[in-house]
Amino acid sequence: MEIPFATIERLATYLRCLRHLKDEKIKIISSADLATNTKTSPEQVRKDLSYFGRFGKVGTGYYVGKLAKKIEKILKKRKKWNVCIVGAGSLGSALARYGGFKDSGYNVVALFDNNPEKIGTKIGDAEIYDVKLLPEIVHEKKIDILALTVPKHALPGLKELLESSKVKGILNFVPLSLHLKTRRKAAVLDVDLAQKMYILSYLISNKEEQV
Amino acid sequence: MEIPFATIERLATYLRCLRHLKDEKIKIISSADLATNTKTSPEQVRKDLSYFGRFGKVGTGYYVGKLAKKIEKILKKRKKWNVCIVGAGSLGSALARYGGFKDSGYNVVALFDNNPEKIGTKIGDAEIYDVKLLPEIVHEKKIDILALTVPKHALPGLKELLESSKVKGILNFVPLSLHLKTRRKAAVLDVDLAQKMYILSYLISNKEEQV
DNA sequence: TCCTGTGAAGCAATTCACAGCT
DNA sequence: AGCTGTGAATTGCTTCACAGGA
Repeated sequence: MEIPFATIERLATYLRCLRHLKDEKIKIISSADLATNTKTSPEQVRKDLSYFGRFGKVGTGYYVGKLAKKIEKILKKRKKWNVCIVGAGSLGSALARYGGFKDSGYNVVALFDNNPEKIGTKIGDAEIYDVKLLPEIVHEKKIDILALTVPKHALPGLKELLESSKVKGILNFVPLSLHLKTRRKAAVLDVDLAQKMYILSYLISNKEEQV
Repeated sequence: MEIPFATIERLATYLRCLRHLKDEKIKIISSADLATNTKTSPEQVRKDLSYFGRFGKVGTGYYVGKLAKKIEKILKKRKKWNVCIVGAGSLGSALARYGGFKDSGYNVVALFDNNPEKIGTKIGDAEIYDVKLLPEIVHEKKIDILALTVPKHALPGLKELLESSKVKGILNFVPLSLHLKTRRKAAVLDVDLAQKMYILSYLISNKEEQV
């Protein structure tokens, strides 16, 4: 069966919510309550989950801890993933320090930059390496995911290094679409912060609902 | 006519691409080329634009500069928007320094924090204020959009201040859904960085296409 | 011929509505 | 009675296919 991409996005949101409920010591939740907390509908919650199994208890709801574990398993087969950040500017450093990654099992194990003053220093536990070493350190440290936070103008000079680095996924913060011609294509997710601003101002001007 | 939300998201992406083409001195682009650069289809590009008018020249394509201006007008009625950032931690500071906002006409005019050591200092041109002053400075500086970058645990204590601040839009980086009960509801866009990681690892594990 | 703009068709996602379990 | 799980109905988005202008 073909699973809608929107379902995957929502699963991640459900998981975030379940984590929070767990912290609050809430043990059971209904699809209705999970829906209000994640800005969707109860049917949507049930349908999304039904693609992967039957996790609920009829007449009761879902056990928070159990469901969280199930969704976690669906989204990330392995427990731990290694992440690196290319571009140790302010955004890259902020991501390296961002606690939300580690909490979710994504460990930032290295940063890369071309500035000699930064190379060799550390952010948290992660060292900043010369970006020229990218392919070998990706290999050495078994890095799965790469977050790209270099300035726009630095991207063309980086393409080759990126293409020869065997990461499996790229989280691209550079406001340009990234087209790599690697054989085993990496999954690329673009995150454009200015785009969000445009969307917000459109929503504001058209007095729309929350999204 | 009801315009799909996905269309709005894509328009912002087209705009980003057009800006880039303009920098490269490219004057004309076809829907096919715009599509490859933004990971969509030519029909989709044309359909998206057709919701708002007829901007192309049959047999030729679109004038890059002209189209960029049109899309800009669609997404943001006004030229300049004032933005503030609540939470001057590493992510908040990185956003304040992020050039992409200013380039797009979104000016960060203030930050807010509760740390007395930060209050009074500046990041770029923007001063860091005591978060207690949020409602009045929002009013005073005519702030439209608020980016929320406080740590998770600080959110509950902030709800009241947020509710009494008359911003029109909120870009929420806190990994919790934000529910405000203000009369004139602000538009809220959630940005969850860890969610992106989950999505990436799902895509990787299922060897899917770029998204 | 080349490329846009757009109704119509096709497809995918969401919502409805209810059967069935506890 | 309450709530899940799910086929069926519906809505809405995308793709098709082509008319028409340069």
